[in-house]
Amino acid sequence: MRSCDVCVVRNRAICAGLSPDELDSLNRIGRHRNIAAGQALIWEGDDALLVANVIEGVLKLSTGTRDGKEQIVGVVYPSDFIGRPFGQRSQHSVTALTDAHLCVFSRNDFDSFAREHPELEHKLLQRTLDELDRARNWMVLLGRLSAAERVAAFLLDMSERLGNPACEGNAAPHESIELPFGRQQIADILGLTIETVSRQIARFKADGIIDAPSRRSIHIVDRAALTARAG
Amino acid sequence: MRSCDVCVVRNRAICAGLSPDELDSLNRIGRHRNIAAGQALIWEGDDALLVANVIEGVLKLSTGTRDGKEQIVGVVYPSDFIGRPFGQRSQHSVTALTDAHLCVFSRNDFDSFAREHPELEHKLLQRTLDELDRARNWMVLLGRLSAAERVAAFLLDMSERLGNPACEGNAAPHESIELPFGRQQIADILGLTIETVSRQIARFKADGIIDAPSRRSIHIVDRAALTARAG
DNA sequence: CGACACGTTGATGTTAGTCAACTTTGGTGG
DNA sequence: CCACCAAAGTTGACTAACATCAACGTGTCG
Repeated sequence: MRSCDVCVVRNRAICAGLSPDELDSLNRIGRHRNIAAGQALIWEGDDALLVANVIEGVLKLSTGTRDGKEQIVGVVYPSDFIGRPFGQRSQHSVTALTDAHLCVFSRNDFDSFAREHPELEHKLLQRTLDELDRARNWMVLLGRLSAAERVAAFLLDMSERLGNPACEGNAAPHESIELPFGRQQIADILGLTIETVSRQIARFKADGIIDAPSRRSIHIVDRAALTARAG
Repeated sequence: MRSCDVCVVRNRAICAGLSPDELDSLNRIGRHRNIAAGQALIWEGDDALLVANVIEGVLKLSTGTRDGKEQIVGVVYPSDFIGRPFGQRSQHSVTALTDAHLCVFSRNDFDSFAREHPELEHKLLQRTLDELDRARNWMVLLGRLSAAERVAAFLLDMSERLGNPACEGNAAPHESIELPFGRQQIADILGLTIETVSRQIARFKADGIIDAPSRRSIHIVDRAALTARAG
């Protein structure tokens, strides 16, 4: 088992700022786990038995409707936190979109540890507040934007998020993005159908705003125009 | 100025569980403030200068789109917390829907106080996690449900929330609800237009599922049927 | 090389939005 | 107390946007 000492995301994850002693105790209650693309870690409605830190890979948080549609309510990247501490039920499924490597804790163990380490709870609070802001901004997109606006906003959001990769302090948005999503998943994030997403991307491409050299790669040619179309 | 000692929401707000001494220090940095229905407390994009506890009244959190539409991203009731601690910007406006009474803190003062009182940060974390779950569930509604499903889900949600009034331990949902919203605000919560909301309510009424004796009151006649239509 | 999943494109249908007229409600002042 | 008015809500006719259904590429992996 790898220890926190060598953890690649340790400086950005909630464990940042813990003392060597504390890191050691945390290390004792956590275990590493690999999870293959497409595999679920937590199912909607499950008892919330575990929480985790993402070390590598991308995962989605999603909920299904009674009639079989799906909505992705969150996407999780390396150093992000997964799960519902201090709660009984998980409200959504967690599924790996790529092969992923996690640092997993039993929720009970983690809860106790967190309660004894205010610094960690503080980090978790900041993260949760950020996620809440993000979720609320996404509610505006889902409630009020047109299909074209949603796709444009999505591409811009991705260029920011994927442009901040792992350990680098690189905060600049990237013009070239390699999406960890297929079309169906983009549709599930944006509350659209796969066909509508496809058509909007085709349109932006035809208008010379973006280029889409392969299924999952996007190049932003005219960021200003894309921003203008993002509502 | 009223002190925390007599605060009606003190047992349910984040201040619950603080020692008399702590409550006293908190009281010293907070001040009470009344705010009239329709008045804004915080504007979208503002520097996050203050946070508050709701003592009485209902407020909305909302964001506008470039083209003038509005999406309500949260509704806040007595004992709920308002504002963005540990952050520079407020991502959405806060506006009173009814006359409201708040306990307001400067964000800086509150941040410092919170960092020194892990118990309070823990309460805030739990609340924020709950709000995040709620926001994510709402994303499913906005992304995937039909107009009829949204209105039905909204009415059920309201019957639960308003059925848990102030100090009473009353957890049962109420069949009679007095909405703190007009039709436009319901539309802004559900990502619909006022006409669509009106038509759906008329339909439920015609189908004998609900009764709407006055503009802002709803009586749920057939909860099972309403649930069935909520997706 | 072929099969299958993934993606694109086109034709058509449905839902909710838009525009406009009309009705109800609740508050105000005569 | 009632009449009137503005604001809020309702209803109908029409339209636009997106979903649905269906056929047709394309790239990836055995």
